[in-house]
Amino acid sequence: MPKEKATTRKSAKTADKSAGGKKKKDPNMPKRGLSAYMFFANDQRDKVRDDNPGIKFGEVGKQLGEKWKALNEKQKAPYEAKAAADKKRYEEEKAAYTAKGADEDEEEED
DNA sequence: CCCCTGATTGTTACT
DNA sequence: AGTAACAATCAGGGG
Repeated sequence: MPKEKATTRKSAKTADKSAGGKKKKDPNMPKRGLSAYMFFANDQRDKVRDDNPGIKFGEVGKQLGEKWKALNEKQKAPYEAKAAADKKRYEEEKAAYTAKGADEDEEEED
């Protein structure tokens, strides 16, 4: 199993060990679909802020985090469902990307 | 064939 | 505009 690390993917990236940056970002790389957490945050963000009026983002994020884990599979179900729906969206982009985006030129009708 | 790592998404608030 | 913890998730490369 992967070692859960406080990876700040951005800037500091998750490189603390010999990771070796390979992976190349393709030109038409479709942005992955959102995660269940994204949808969860979208719904709870308002609730959490209402429960913790005036709290900063840091608190909200942590609250959301532990609450998210507190949810049962059925609670996450609707969020995962949306995530899956978005993922499907991504699949389409990815398919198109892997299909021709490989070298095909992008023609944008202006 | 299997594991891991990097990259990406969205929230809000601050700088 | 970018970054900060929070969690998820995928795709590809390397062993």
